[in-house]
Amino acid sequence: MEVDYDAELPPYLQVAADLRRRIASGELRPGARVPSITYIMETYGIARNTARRAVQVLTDEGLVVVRQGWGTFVRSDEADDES
Amino acid sequence: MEVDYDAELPPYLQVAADLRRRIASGELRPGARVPSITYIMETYGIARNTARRAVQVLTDEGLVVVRQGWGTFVRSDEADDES
DNA sequence: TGAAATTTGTGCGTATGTATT
DNA sequence: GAATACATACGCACAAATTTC
Repeated sequence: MEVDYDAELPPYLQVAADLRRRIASGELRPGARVPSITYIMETYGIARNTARRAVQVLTDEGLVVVRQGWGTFVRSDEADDES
Repeated sequence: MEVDYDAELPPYLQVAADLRRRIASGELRPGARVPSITYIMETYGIARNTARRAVQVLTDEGLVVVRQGWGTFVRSDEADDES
């Protein structure tokens, strides 16, 4: 998916929506690793900060859990701090 | 207040804490205008993005309400969309 | 009408720190 | 120690919304 800079929705929200869709569709299941910031910025063709903001949106929504130095994962309903 | 770059708490959280304290103390009452991003970055000696993040923290906490082109205000309990 | 000033919103690029593997 | 991944910060530029003149 490529971002549309002319769309009403800003790029970081477009990416967030795409990731949200991939989670809702089951492509990214609970516990699965979400594409890294670096991967996101490269594949969507956006800056690092923009990629981080997209992930931040999902974090705020509780859809994903971020662990520094490890990665970002689709949240599991059972527990939030499982290892 | 000046930020401490050697402290455990990152600058943007230090500023957020300071603003939160000013609200809790009554210095900034409900409906009052919160210092603008530009004012914050100048007085605290931090970058614009960092200042925005500090305000964003309070926004996420529901302590303040941001209106583009107008300003940021301490949230009133009565209503969220009053003019 | 509209231009200017103010303020928040979004984005780019870069650098360094911290945590995990 | 090396590689990977997230965390924080700086600086800059332009867009969008609001107010004021």
